[in-house]
Amino acid sequence: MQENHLMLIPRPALFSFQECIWFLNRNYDDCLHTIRDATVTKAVAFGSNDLLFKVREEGAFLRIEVLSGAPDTALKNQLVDYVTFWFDLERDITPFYQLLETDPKLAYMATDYKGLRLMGIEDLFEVLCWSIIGQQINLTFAYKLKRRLVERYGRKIEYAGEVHFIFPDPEVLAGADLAELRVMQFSLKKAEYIIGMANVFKTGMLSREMIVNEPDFEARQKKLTSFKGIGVWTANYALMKSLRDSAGIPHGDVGLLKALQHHNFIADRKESTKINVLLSRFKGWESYLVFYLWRSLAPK
DNA sequence: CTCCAGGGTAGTC
DNA sequence: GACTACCATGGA
Repeated sequence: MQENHLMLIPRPALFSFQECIWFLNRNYDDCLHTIRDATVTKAVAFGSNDLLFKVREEGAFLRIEVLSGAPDTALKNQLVDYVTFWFDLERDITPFYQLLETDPKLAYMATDYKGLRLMGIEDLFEVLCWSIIGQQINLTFAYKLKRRLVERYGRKIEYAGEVHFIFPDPEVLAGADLAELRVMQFSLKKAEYIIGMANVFKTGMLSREMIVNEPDFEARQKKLTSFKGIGVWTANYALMKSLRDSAGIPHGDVGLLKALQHHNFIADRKESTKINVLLSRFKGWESYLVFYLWRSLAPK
C-alpha cells in the first residue's frame, strides 16, 4: 500500500476506538461495515467516487487506509472528515462525563463505557431509511431487512475476497419494485415509506442541507415529520445520528424505556415526567445519554 | 396462541 | 391537543 493512501487522525481525549467499534458490532449483523482484528472496514461514496477504507488504532492516532479507489487530496480530506464525523472525534465529552458522575445510577458508565462516542450516520437518506426499517420491529429483524435492501439495491466493492456494500442511492430505490420489497418481508407501509422517501430525495424535496439550514430544532423536526412515514421518533433519531443534535431524543423508544426501567428511573413506561426530569439534567447531552443507555442494553 | 419489538397514521372527542 | 383503533410481520 502506497504511503499516499494513508491518513492519520490524532486520537482525542476520552476516546476509545475499541468501545466504538464494539458498539458498531454489538450482537447484530450490520451490512454496512466489517469489523475484525480491531479494525473496521467500510465502503462509502463521495459523489461519484466509491471508496473502500479501513480504520484502526495506531499509537496516538486513528489510522485510515484506503483499500480501493484512487483518492486525490480533496477526496482524502473528505474521507478524514467522514471518519471524524462518524466517530464524533471533534467533541469534548468531558462535560457529559461530569454529568454522569453526578448521578449514582449512571456514574458507572463513565468507567465501563469510557471513551464511547455517539456513532453517527451522516447521510440523511440512509438514516431515515434505517429508522423507518426499525420502526416497531426488533433490531435483529431490522438488520436483516436492511441487509436485504442494501444487497439488492446498493453498489458493492469487492476486495480480498470480500464484498462491501454501499447504501443504495435514492435514485435507485425510487425505482424499486414495491412487490419485491414485500417479498423481502417489508410490510406494505414500510415499503411505501422507503420508496416514497427515495422519491422525496430524488426530486430534491428534501436534503440534509435543507434540514441543516432550518433555523432551529423545532423547524427541523417539523420539516421531517411532514413526510409520510416520519413521526417524531424517526425525525429525532435522524437528527441525533445525522446532525448530532443533542435534542434529538427518540421519545417513547422501547429500548430507551427499557434501559430507564433497568436503572430504576421509572417503574413503568408512562412516567414521562420522570424521564423529562432526567433529560433536563443532561441538557445539551441528551442524545449522548440516550446512546449510553442503549449501550447499557447490550452485554459488556 | 400470545406478547413483544429502537412506531406511524387516521379518526374521534 | 390527548386518546384510541388499526396496521404489519417476524421472533421468543
